[in-house]
Amino acid sequence: MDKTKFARHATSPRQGAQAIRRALAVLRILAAGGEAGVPLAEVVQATGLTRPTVHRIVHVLIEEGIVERNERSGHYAIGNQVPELALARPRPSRLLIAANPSLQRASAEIGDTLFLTVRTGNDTLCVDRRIGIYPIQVLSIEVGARRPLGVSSAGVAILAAMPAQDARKIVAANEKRFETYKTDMATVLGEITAARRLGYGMREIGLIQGTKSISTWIKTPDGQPAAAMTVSAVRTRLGPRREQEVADILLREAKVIEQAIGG
Amino acid sequence: MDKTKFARHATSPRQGAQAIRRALAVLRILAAGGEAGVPLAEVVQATGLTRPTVHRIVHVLIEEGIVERNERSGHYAIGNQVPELALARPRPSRLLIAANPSLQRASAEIGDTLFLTVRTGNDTLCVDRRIGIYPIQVLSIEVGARRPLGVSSAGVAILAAMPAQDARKIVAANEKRFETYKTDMATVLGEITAARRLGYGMREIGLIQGTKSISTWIKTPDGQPAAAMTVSAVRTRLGPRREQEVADILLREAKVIEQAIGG
DNA sequence: TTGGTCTTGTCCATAATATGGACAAGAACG
DNA sequence: CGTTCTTGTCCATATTATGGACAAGACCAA
Repeated sequence: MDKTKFARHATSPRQGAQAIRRALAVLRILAAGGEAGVPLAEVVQATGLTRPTVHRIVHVLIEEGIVERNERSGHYAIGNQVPELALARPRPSRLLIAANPSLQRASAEIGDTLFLTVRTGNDTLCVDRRIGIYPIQVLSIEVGARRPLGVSSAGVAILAAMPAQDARKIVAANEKRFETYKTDMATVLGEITAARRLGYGMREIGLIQGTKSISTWIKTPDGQPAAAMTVSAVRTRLGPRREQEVADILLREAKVIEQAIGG
Repeated sequence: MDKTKFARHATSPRQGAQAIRRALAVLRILAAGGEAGVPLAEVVQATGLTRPTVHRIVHVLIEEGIVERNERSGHYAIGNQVPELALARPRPSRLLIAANPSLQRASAEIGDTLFLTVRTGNDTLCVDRRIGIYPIQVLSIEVGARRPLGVSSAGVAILAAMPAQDARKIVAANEKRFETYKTDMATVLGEITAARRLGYGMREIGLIQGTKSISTWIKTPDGQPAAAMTVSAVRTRLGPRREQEVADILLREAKVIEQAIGG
């Protein structure tokens, strides 16, 4: 069904573990649901698996403590044991350390909310957030927020920074999930093209009504985009003139971060 | 093979997901290996699975980014994507918040290193650590350290606080893993009995030569032990007299924490 | 060199497992 | 009290994961 997935070093896509891969696909969808969780039907729709299969997977994961069920809503969410497993890893990533001074500087200069977002698989994941000094702040996105690549301005920026073909593959893989976020492939592809032309990602309508976002991409030494830096503000605060100013600051700091992780 | 596992509300242990359960068993063993990771052979021995099976599981998980391989040692460890999934959960647990003042107080009073350890499945997991003011501190155990229940004094304390039958089941389930930690079922069961008699867990020989540990258990409102509070110090600093003093402080604070999570 | 003893990695016939179509049951709505 | 949502369950079946046997590489000693 999906002939995508070509691992880096020509590693043949190993078989004999369909169930495990499916369980992980389910987990990633649940992760995108955050604390609130995701109804079963949405997991079914997003993964393309059948309902009995998703049901079985989810309930086994519950028994194992990997997934929890919100008794009020019936939605499923990432469980207790996932952070417990995560403790086996050392705390802050290279990127987070490298980006820290830039976020500090840009936040002070701009005054609006700043986000650092990484790519993980076909998703974006918000890994850091700085609240600015301006009294109206867009706080819609929490650290840990996860969305399909393409639905946020950060996602569009990251896609714009990769080879067109790769970007198209990811967008296609996410197609089933776009519905939930009220967008579609054509719109996303259009935004990616626009971002390439501009040199940064931009959204007149953010995920929240009346907000606007600007994102620059951050590439690893090998040219792959690994992250994006985003400013979100109420739209009136980001007119054409200020948009350019903000974008310039973001572009400057993105370069600094690229140096820090490259050298 | 294992007829254990009876879920709380008489939920029948669901079937149709052997592979997923096995993958999780593997993951938990890898988590116990921490940053350094675990050689394949040890995963095989600890899980009781066959080598081809473990090999296949581990490599699929690598392709999925859930597991990483240390190229120097060839050992396998928990990968990048696990903390990423964990971000979908809100940060600090109830227990961590409730225990904070007690850890603060006990640490100031005692002066040696304090650990807060929870039970997760058949493992103990260190979730907090306070370094005391005394110049010689036992820092062997990091936050995130994971061990089979029974090999640390915290584990013994937690087992001592549960119904004897449950404790025996867990110890039996961990039997295969004790070898790695140079202990065995008989020893562990003996220590549990001793801890029950004393009212707290104690180890003349900690996981590091020349250290001694004292642990009290913390029970949830329903009587299940959920955590342990441990003091570790060089043995000479914990003679019989001071042992009693330290144990009394720990027992007192354990009660306080039980109140905080109970009320 | 050869032989021994460790590892990890791979193959593939086969048994066992996960699959999903069809059905059930409950909730919300008008 | 039908309609349309949702989630949950059953079980015959074919797809999938399994593991015995074998391979290959690393290291050590004689």
